[in-house]
Amino acid sequence: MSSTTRESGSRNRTRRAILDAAITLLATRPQASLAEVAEAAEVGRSTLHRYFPERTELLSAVVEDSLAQLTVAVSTAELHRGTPAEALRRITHAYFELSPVLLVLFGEHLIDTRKDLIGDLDEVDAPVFELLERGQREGYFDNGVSAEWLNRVLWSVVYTGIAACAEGAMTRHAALESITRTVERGTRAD
Amino acid sequence: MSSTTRESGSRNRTRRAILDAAITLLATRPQASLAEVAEAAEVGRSTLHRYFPERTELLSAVVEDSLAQLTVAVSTAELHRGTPAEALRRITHAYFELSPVLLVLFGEHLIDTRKDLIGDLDEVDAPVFELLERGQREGYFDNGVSAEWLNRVLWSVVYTGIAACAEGAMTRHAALESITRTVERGTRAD
DNA sequence: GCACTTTGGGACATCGATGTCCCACAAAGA
DNA sequence: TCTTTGTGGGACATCGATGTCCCAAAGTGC
Repeated sequence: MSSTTRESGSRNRTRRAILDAAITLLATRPQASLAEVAEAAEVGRSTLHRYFPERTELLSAVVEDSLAQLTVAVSTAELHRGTPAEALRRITHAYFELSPVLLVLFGEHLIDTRKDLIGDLDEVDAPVFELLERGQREGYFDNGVSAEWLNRVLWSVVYTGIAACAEGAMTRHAALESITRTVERGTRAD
Repeated sequence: MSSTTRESGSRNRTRRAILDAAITLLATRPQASLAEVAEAAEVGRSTLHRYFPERTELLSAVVEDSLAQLTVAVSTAELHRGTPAEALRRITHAYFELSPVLLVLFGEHLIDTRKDLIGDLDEVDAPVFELLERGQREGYFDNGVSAEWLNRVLWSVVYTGIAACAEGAMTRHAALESITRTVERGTRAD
């Protein structure tokens, strides 16, 4: 956040290129070597090491960047606006649009590589959690399960659709349709 | 299957011990070294190599064993009996009881290590697929999405509950309750 | 007790990934 | 143009995991 403008444009671009390549590549091949990441980012292996001296640092940066993207998505969805059902639809869509991020974070439990950041994930989706609780109070969402469970199911169903797309089993359009429908039906009150 | 009785009792026991330890250990630490697996199985590393000369062979055996356990569970659930809703509840429960197997198969995409066995997974849950289709035809399950999608959602929700237990966020009892309720509501027709 | 099987552990070679260092070259800015 | 900054690639050391081999010891069945 703070250092976004402290480095030269060149360094920022290279760093972003590495991060983007890492997210995309690790989403499908989590055990990819640093050499592969460098190649995907069209950067020398030396350069990669220059930006991220150790593998763990790259992984951490990927996680932090992913969480940042999620934070933006959640805040952009303005979950306080409209009915809970509408807001839920918005955040579902927003999550879906972040496919690579979800794949890299949960597909291979990359988040687990930085135990200290798991708490941050809770912060990231805190507004979603509040939305779910609000919806339960107002009678929109199922009160027979906890809001935390609804939140888990949301992540889970969105991820399932994204994964189905990734393996070519569904079109993105069909996936989004199914996700939306299932989330809606699975979470709503009677 | 065929060789179950072809080896000495001792060899069978050792093999099972290794397989069980591998499933349990890999469920939580998929990148565990063979030395760790051997230790968990209370077996020398040499012995491990004697049964599974290469890591890939151990992984394959784990996948095959997991699929076999799933096959038994599916057939035991007798999905043709009773209403689709009842049958769905039975298989949901059966999947849940196979927590370690689900964790090792899907938690770390171990199934992906043997592309040729992904097809086998389809065979394993073919009866479940048929159940979902039957339920759709008979008006029990949502017709607005494909049976394949319902199947994916089933796996996904069950896995979510299992994972929540594994990280200590829920008791097994609470997880099963939530899973059952969410699967029921997410898949049923209006 | 004896022969056969199974096991544990050490020694060793190998391999791929990682991380460090260095130097020449290209790009960008003053 | 000259200087600073950023880059690419090679050479190298290291490390952990893997896989092989061997032998002594423990276990098992007769």
